[in-house]
Amino acid sequence: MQSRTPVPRATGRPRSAAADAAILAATREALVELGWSKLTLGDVATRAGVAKTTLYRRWAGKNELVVDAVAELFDELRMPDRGSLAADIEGVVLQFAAILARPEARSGLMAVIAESTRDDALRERIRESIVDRQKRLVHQGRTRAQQRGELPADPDPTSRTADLIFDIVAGTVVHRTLVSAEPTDEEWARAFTSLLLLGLRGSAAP
Amino acid sequence: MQSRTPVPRATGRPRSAAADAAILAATREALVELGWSKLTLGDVATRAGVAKTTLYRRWAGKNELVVDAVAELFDELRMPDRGSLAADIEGVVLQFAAILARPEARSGLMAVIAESTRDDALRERIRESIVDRQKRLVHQGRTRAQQRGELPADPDPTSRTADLIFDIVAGTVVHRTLVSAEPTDEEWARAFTSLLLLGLRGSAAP
DNA sequence: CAGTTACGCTACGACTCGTAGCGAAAGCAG
DNA sequence: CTGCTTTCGCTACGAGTCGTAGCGTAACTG
Repeated sequence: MQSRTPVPRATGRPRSAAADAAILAATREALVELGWSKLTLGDVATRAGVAKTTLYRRWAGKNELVVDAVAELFDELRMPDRGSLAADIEGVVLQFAAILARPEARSGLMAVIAESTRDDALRERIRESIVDRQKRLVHQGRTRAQQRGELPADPDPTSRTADLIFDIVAGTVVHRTLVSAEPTDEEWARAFTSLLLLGLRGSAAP
Repeated sequence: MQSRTPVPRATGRPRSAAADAAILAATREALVELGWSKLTLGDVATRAGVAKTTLYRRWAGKNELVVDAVAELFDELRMPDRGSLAADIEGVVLQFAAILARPEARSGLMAVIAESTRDDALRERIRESIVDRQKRLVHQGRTRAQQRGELPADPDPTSRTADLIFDIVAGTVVHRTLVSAEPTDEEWARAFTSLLLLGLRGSAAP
């Protein structure tokens, strides 16, 4: 992230780090109250107690700003060792669902993804700031499960399976939460995890 | 769909059906060229050869218009009998991916989903126009597979499993295509279908 | 024919956009 | 402390979009 600062000069007045935090927080606040389409940069600037021009000096536009504001939300994802692969996956699923339950994540994330379909640079930015950063969880869970003997050693060195798992978990939770709009509770997480695990264990011996 | 026509009166000049088609086509065209955020209703009206006021008389706003424009794209989804459950699923996955490869579907669909997070009426409209209409494919595939003996009879009368399958298939394909932005080709469809089927078959006998 | 509704067109105030110019503030090197 | 540099808040601006209103005309019905 923060590829928005072109070159941190050694001289001159430094950029206020507090302003950065205030702007991103104000962006999330505005996303909650107004949603994506009615969010204006002028409004965000006012909420943050910052001049509109300051905002434009740091971000190219609405898209880039919201990506940074939303990316921070996903950094709280953790995968504590719960003893079994099933429990680990369930834990992450529920955490992910909890983040998606927050309105600033819901409208912000989907909106920037929509915009990224016409903007390759934006998509790359989303990938760096959000997607790839969380893919670590998949590797972490698999490594742990292999050490426990729950999963065979990875037969695929290109990690295509890891990408598939990530798409399934993230995609399914997002769809359940945002499109189907039904509760992503523990019962659902168990059913989903169970189905996924059966698929994973079986895929080792075709 | 077309809940936009409040009451079709018997008298007076009828609404031009050709205008409807022209407007929806123009909306998709504008989505391709401009994307969601830069799409203006004035531009759509010009492309369709229609006055801007006519457009506002039929749709409440950008959201509703794009939902209708995008919903038509998904009506072409079919599930011909390919002989096995695996082949049926693969076929639908590839068809779905083909639709999502079209830029008007990509940017339009995600954008209205993003807006729907702050607009319950819009979410309900998306559900009616797009989601529930395509859920038929899941039931169709399961019924066929049960007749072939590939799957046990549905132990769950509330069709929670069907909902889960739908979320997994639609969510995963969307995530793969729009977020991961990697090819949703036959090889990937095979791997995904294989994993899903192993989970489905196993979930009958835990 | 009269009655009713949809249509195209024009015009409007309100709002947002992104940028430019200004003087003041906050650092750093000498 | 004194210049030097960069950021900051503020104001103002033309351009573009929004959604609506008003008007005369077109299309269809009984």
